Amino acid sequence: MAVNLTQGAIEALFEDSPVNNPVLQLLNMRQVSSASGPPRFRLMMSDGRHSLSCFLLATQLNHLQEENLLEPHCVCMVKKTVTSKLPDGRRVVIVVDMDILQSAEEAGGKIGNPTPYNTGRTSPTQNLVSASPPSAAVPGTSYANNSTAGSPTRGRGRGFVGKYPMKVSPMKASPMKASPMKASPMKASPMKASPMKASPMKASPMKFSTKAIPIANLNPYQSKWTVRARVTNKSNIRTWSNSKGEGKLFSFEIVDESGEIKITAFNKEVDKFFSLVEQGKVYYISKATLKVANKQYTTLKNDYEMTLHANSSIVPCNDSEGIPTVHCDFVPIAELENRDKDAIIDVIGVCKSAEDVSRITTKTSREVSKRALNLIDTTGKVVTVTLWGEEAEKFDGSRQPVVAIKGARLSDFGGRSLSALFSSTIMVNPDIPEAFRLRAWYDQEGYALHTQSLTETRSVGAGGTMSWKTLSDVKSEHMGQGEKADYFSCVATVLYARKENCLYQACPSADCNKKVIDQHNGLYRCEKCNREFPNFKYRLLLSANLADFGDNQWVTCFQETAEVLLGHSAETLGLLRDTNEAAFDEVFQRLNFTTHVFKNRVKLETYNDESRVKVTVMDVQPLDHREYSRRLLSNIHKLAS
DNA sequence: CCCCCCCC
Repeated sequence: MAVNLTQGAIEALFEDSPVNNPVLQLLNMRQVSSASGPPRFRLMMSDGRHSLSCFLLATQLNHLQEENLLEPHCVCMVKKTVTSKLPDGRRVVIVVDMDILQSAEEAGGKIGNPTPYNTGRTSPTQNLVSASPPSAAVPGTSYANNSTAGSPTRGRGRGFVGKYPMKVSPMKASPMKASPMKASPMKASPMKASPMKASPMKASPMKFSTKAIPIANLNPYQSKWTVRARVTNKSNIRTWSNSKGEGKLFSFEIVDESGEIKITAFNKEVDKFFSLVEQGKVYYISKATLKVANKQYTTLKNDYEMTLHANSSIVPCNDSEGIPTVHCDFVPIAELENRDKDAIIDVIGVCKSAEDVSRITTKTSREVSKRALNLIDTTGKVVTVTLWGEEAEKFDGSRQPVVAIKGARLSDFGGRSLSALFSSTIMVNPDIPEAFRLRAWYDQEGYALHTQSLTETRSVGAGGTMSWKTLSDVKSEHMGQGEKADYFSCVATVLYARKENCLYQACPSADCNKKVIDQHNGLYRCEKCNREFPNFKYRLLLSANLADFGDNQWVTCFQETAEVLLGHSAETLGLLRDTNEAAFDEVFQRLNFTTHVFKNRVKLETYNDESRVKVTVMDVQPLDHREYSRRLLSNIHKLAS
């Protein structure tokens, strides 16, 4: 059978111009290195006039490769693509839905005489193929979720597919449609991979010519209705056992243009509908019980929720026209500082590091797995996000994947941190432009950044919140006068730092910083180690006077923070003081009138019946003026409201 | 009819 390639489609796809189901010929395919997960394939496609190699096969189409359908010269209808532009200008066209119209054998060789499409860059064939670093362009892949054929009981269906169904759903290649497949009865159909196969195909959408009503119009007093909606969040199957009985259930959420609602299936309905209902897909749903939603357990904007019963009907719908996809409103990590505690937010970042999974016991004596990830984004800020249960167990952070989380809860632990909820969707290396951008940014520059975490879990702010204070707040709020120390952050200017006695001779043992006694015989004695040494190390103990617009405060900086402020190591400073006093003085002069962000510990200390509040600097960071402005603005807004 | 969102 002769096919015509869609001439001009290469240009259209590359330029992201509209083109309807173009027919292209595959010229070449190669596997590209991917950070983790399943392999990724790059395709060189031709429209007969031009060829271009910056096509990337979405992982849900990897089955085409596995079934050996992607032989060079096969002819494909490209039904859905997502174009992503990288910061350096390179483009990737991700093929998310595609049918094979002719096998390589049927096509019988290269069609036309295509020339490499000039992408306006030096070497089109180099686009993405060999550009260094190749990994920058490929965020790796989403890992399997229970929407895919994999293992329906693992995970909670939190895969990317469900959340960006319009962009990636292979379901658009619905077997219900008059498929080009029919023209060419290929033996190994890509449809094989489609879970639709098992669904009630006979239930034609025509049957539902009665119009679907908006979700927002649903109420318990009306029983004849059908909604047409997209599944956005499907849970695992869960069992329960309590005084009222036991059973199993799963739940999911659906969305249409008018709103959203939660649907729960119990027992028999679990068996009936669990595998049919897939995240991201659109269904006709009718005959379910509506009841008033318990707002305590849901953040969905609907007063009602649904329970499926024996007569409930769920039928796949291959027309998703007008049904919104769920989108993420990613909040830049630096911006989390200005968001309220308990806010539900979407976040995306590179998983710079991750804890090992661990088991903890909750207050109610339940055991649960947890794993904390540190995510960084282009704001250069890091935030810790905790995953729970199975999400924690299966997470693999070893290749620093891009992680996107929809619906995480902001907590004020350690300053600011995030926690995944049961309703959160965790996406690893999703095929979305944000992820590609982040991957490229991180691999090129982000990895080397001196970062600052919004979540301080170490000495600073441990157990408490790190709130912003002015120096006069510290006094007026009697901070540090309770049982435990208080912690605060402030922006302040160094008015003066005492150079006298800022250095002391300390025990040279690695873990001992005790001041040594000069024996004046070339030996230095450490009382703590009960040893004499021929040497010592210099340590810093710096007193500084900090000021802001309203007050000033003497503070103490130990080694690390003093080194940051003075810009030299204790060792260098010791050497300088002993050899070049003018240079030593200048270090202190330079420090004066510099402004920083300080994190401090404040505690009432008593010596000889005399009590005074002692402020110790735990951390010094450069002042980020933009961030400072944001914070000031946010405070002004708070005062104004 | 579930309803767990936890720990430092």
